[in-house]
Order: sequence, then structure tokens, then C-alpha cells
Amino acid sequence: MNNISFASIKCSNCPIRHRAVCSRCDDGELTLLENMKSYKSFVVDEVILWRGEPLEYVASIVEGVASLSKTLEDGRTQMVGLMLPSDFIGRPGRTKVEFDVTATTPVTLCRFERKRFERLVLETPHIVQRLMEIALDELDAARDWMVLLGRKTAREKIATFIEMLARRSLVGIPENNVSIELPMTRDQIVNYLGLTLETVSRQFNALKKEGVITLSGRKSIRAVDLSSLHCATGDDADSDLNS
Amino acid sequence: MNNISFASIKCSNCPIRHRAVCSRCDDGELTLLENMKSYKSFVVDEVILWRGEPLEYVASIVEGVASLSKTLEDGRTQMVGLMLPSDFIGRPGRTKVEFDVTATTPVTLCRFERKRFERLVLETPHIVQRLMEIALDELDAARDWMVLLGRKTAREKIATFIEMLARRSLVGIPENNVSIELPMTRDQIVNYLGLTLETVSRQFNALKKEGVITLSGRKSIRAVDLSSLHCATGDDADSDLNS
DNA sequence: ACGGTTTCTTGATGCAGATCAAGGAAGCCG
DNA sequence: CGGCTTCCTTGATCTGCATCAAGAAACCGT
Repeated sequence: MNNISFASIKCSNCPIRHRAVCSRCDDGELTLLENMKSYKSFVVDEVILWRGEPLEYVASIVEGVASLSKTLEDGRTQMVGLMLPSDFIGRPGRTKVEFDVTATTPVTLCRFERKRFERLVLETPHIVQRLMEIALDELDAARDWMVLLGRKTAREKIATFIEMLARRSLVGIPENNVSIELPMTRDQIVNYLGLTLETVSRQFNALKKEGVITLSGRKSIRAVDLSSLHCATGDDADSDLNS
Repeated sequence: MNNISFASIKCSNCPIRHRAVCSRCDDGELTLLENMKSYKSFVVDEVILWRGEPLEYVASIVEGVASLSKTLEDGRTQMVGLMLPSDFIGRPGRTKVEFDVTATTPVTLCRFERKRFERLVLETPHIVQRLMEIALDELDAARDWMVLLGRKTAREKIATFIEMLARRSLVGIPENNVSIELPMTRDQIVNYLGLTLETVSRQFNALKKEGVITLSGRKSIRAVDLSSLHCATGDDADSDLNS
């Protein structure tokens, strides 16, 4: 656990200062948030929030990856979102969440008491504006994922997943031979992509045999050939450099 | 086409006054919107907005149903949203949309020039607040749909779809024998649910044979037995009376 | 470095839903 | 009302992925 280092961090030095819910805030607004915030960390697989549980805090992810997932009666589960640093958990105006939130890597949150935060939101347009943008970005991502879940083949799902991770892990221009750390186990990938363990395994290894990627260890991938990886996604050539 | 009747409607008499983007606005704010708005209508299957096209207007749906859909290289398409009256099309801060918007029934929009609207948004917290709520509600819906697309069987998808329409078409307490008008053709249902024509047809008729629903004509359904309909959805007993 | 556990791979088989291929019923327009 | 078109249904077959069933590799604690 590495949260202690955050215990007394200044907002102005925060790694997500420029992307989180506070990104548009001026110094005065930031001070208000500074006085409200508290950090909390979670270990891998720890549940951050249960579905339906009263929501006492809202929070930004400072570090780590969390997943949102929904479960049907009989136990089938579907991941409905991946939350990365600067993403926001919880929403003003709702007293609970409709999904379970789980840490897939060690996670550190910057939390605000929900009720106080809601009051602040009403008076702080910069925060609402940013919250809206964050929600709309998530909506875009959710819609892309709907295409994947509804229409893509197993192979295309895996390729899209890897490409998404590759695109995210490099800041600059994409180039071949990017090394990627999977932020989740096969089991979680399964629930993210709407597949089974065996199918995920087979498709990873198929792409490996074709020389599109290499695998080493359980959570490390190298994208050898980005262009053939993209061909395998089913998406068209252009599409999104956005956000 | 029935749009002429809207040509000079007052915002205060608007059928979506209490739910649309303007729902929190006071009289002054409403007057500003009133002076910016223009109505436009679309016939069935008319494209309201092409993916990637520059976005000159944002708009609320006043009447009718529109669909958002995405298409893969090879023509497979997935509907990623159904827009109903009071839903909002377009977003401040983006110059284009990432999907096609099509009228699935005759549609009337209340439009605002995007640039003027963006300026107004910056100064009108009531609008941003409502926009955020709308976005978050859409996000909830998108996530429910991800579960359907990723994990539900054909039968469960159809049952969920019908239940959604039933729930929406009645204002009060759900009761058996609700009559439902499908706002779309089989072909569009197919793309909404991530299935094929034949499968959709078979599952509709399976539910009919079991006495859960009756069919009459092409677009009219009666939900005879809501509780067995719900059982067929795969969802758990409680879940959402929200929003 | 070793044994045990967890996680991942590989193979064999089965099935839900896709695809292929005709028919049949609604709706439309004369 | 009758012919035409579009849309929907039904049946036969195929296939991608799930499921079932062993192994094998990676990781972990001692």
C-alpha cells in the first residue's frame, strides 16, 4: 500500500489536478475542496462500493484502476466501466450506485463527503461543468463498448481491448513493440469483454501465434504489430483521437 | 408531419418543459432559450445527424423517437441509444457526434445553435446542472444495456426490451394486459439488441406461444403477464424504480 | 528451491444463435 | 378488392463460442 504518501498532498501538486473534477477550479475553489478531501486506499480485489449501499462519499481516483460491474440473478456478471486516475466515482443527486465498484489494482481515492460536495456543486459552476464533461466522456466510452459487446467477434474484442490499453499506455505517437501491463486478471477481462476464460485465452494465443503480440508472464503483453492489431479490431481506419 | 403546431409554441406550454434541458430554468433563463430556439421535424428513417458531420445545432427531442447507432467497417451496426422526448442531442464542447442519429418515428426537435448555446451554458448553472443529470441518466441506461448485450440470452434480451417499453408506456402502477406500440421495425430492434431478424422473430413468437404476450399487426404487443415477462428478463426481482 | 495453490492453456464436445432458404402475412396503392 | 411490395415468420443447416475436462505454467509462502 502506497497511500501514505498522499495523506498530506497539496491539491496543486496532485497528479490528477489537470484532469479530475477539480481541473477547472480556480485557487479559491481549490481551497474549498482541499479542506473537504480525505484520502483512502484499497488493496486489489477490495470492494470500494457495493451496489445499492448508501453513498456517503463521492471520490476521484488518484491512483490505480477500479472496475464497475453488474451482476444478474444467476451470477453472470458484466463489467460496465473501467475507472482510471482522474475518473469520478459517485454522482451528486443519487444516494447510491447501481453497480459494484472494485479495485482491480491498488487504488487510492480522493474522497469528499457526498452531502457537502453536493452543496458545493450547486455553487460552483466550474465543478458542474467538469462533471458534465466527465460524464459525457464516459458515455462515449460506454457506447463504444456497446458496439464491442453487441457486434464484435471474440477475436475483435480481444484486439480492441489490447489496442485500448496500448493507446492509453503511450502518451505520444503510437509505435510498434509497446509493452503493456494488463491491469486485471483473465477472469476480469472475461467480464469486461462478455466472453469466457477459455475463449479469452485462445484468442490471446491466436494473436500471439500470428505474431501480432507477444506474451510474457501473466500480465505482460507486447504489441508487436499495431497495424495488424488494428485490422483485427473491426473498427475503421480513422476514428477517435478524441478526449 | 405534425410539426407546424409547434412552430410558435411557448416554452411554458412545452410538453417537455419539466424534463428537458430547460427544466430547472427560471423565467428569465427561459426567455433567453425562447429567443434562441427553432423547431424542425423529420420523417421516419430520415437521418437527423450523420456521424462526424459538423454539429451546428444541439437540440431537445420534443416529440418522437430517434436512435443513435454506430457501424463497423463491414456494415455490422449497433444501436447505442434510444432518444425519447426530453432527451438531448449533441453536447457543448464537441463539434461533432460519434454516431448516426436517425428518426425511428416522426420526430420534432427544439434546436439551438450550438455556439450560442455553449456561451449560454457557461453562464447558466441551471442548464449545466440539468445537462449533467441527463448525461448521467443516459450513462445508467447505457450500462444496463451493456449487461444486456454482453450477458443476456436472446430470450432475455427480447423480454427486457418489451418490459422496458411496457414500463415506459404506463405512467402509473404496472398492470397486466398493457398494450405497447413498438417504436421501431424488427430490423431496428435487431440492431438495438445485437441479434438477427430471425432470432428476434422466433423469440417474440416463443413468448407469444407461452402466453406471456400477444402480438397483433406488426408493431403492436400486449403484455399479458408482466410477472412472467419479468422472470424472462434475467434481472432480479427489485432493481430500479429510479429516475 | 520446493510444494502447493492459483491461474492459464489446450483439447473434445455441445448448443444458442447465425446463416441460408423459402414461404406467408401486413400494409399500400391503384 | 386485388396485385405488389415490404416486412415478418418458419424451417434446415452451420458455426463460433460456451461448456466440460484435464493438464501445465506462473506465482507465493516457507
